[in-house]
Amino acid sequence: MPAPRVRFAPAPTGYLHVGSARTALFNWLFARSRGGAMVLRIEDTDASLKAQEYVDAIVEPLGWLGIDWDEGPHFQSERGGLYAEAIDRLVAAGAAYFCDLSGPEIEARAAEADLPPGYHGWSRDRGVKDGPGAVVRFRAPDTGATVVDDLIRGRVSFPNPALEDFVIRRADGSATFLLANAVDDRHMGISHVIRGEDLLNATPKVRLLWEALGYGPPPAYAHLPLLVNEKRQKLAKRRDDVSLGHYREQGYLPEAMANYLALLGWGPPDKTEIRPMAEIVALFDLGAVTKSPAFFDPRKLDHINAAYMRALTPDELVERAEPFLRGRFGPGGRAGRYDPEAVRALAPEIQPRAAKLSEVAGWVDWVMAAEVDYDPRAWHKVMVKGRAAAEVLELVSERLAGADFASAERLESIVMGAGDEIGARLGARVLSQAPVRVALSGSNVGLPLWGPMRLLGRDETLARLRKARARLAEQGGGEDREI
RNA sequence: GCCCCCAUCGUCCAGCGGCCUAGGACGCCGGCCUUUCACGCCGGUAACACGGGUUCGAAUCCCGUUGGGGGUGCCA
Repeated sequence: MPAPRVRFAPAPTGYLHVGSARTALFNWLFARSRGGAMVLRIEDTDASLKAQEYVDAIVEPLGWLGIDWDEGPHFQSERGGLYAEAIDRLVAAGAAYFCDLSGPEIEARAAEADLPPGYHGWSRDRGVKDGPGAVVRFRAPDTGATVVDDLIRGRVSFPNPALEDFVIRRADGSATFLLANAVDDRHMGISHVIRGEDLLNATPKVRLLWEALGYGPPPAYAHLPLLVNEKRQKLAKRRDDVSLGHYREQGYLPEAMANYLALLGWGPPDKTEIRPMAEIVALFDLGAVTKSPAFFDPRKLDHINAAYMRALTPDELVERAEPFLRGRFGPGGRAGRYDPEAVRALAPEIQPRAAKLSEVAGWVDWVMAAEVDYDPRAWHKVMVKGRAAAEVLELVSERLAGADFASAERLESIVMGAGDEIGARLGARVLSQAPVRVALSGSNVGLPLWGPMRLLGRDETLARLRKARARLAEQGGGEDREI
């Protein structure tokens, strides 16, 4: 079996659709797993698709995902000559003909003939000459069927009479997708066409063109199941979050996204879902791809992303999260200073808690902030309603004054010890960690305190403790505290 | 309307005639761990759409029904 040649052929739409990304990935997986080549082709036959400005919107996200290609991008907008030549041949052979009927005229004729809406071969024998406004239509067979042996779906048969005489050249002289597809796949030596199921119905038309052009054995086809939303409809720009770039902005890791995408419509035989792409390449099998549509489930994506987040080294976390952290401080942001060292030092504590890069800031920003931003609910729950908060803050402040801040263990034992001590005196359990946490971070949930305290240092820690104590005293807390 | 595709837990995958009292993962629920929140660990919940065949035997094969989806453009 010769090495396959596949192609990813998106239309430039200004962004990369997750469904397209999945298609690109499966093409890539197939090519890479079989030592084949992948070509990138931009399907911009429609003049309204301004390829040039939109190419980056496809190329860049593909690179982000880790998908590379061996050839291209080729642009259909630059291959008009090839298409024109093919169209001429078809017309000369009588396989295609000119038509000058407008949309309304076509519908009027359909209504008049009491036929379903659409074109019904009216210009076949009208002897229309080429000229301004004339399109070229392919003369579809009136009998028989076109059979496609799909690698995923098996044999699919399309009755030819159901096919209209579709347009292969527009009035402006440009070729349509169907024609360009056949010509390009042939000229680019494509062996396997792997694309979305929404194109399954287009396949017989391309195949008919292929035969009419005398192209010989056609490529193999594999139609991937569609990606759908929770309502089981094809993912669409209007109603769904379909831009790959948007997921990137939300802080998903490209390797997690690629891993998840690979799981939509396919699963590794050994059931290990989260794994390096190299292993997925080795295990990938086009014939094992599922037939039914797959729901793009953001929750599972989150799970996978979280797993990849946890697997990052501290340096990697710092590097990846940087774009999400820088700019959070200073002008327009919180008072404070972005400190990559703090992120690096706390990485092991941040990683199991941040499911996405965008969540990293929420766990560490207080360490870098100049001012504590108290969460009112946390303050009330811990400082006002909590047991012995004031006493804890006082004793902890006292003990910390002479403590060794280089040792996180020491800081922990001081805070915990203070709680135990007060608890013993009161004859009730005192959770000293909570008030200290609120005093330092403003929140009652967060990273283990000891590492951050070390980073804050004695002065800053004591200053925050002091501020919280003053605030507590100021509020005259006491009456509704449950001692 | 016509053409095409699909049909296993809520979701994603396993299953390709007997190993299935249907397996894994996400989610959800419960527990353990834990002086926060997570992570981790343990356990639980939950499905072969329906009806006919074929067969000693069907989630697996065939037919039909129903349901869902896609296409039906001078978009791709």
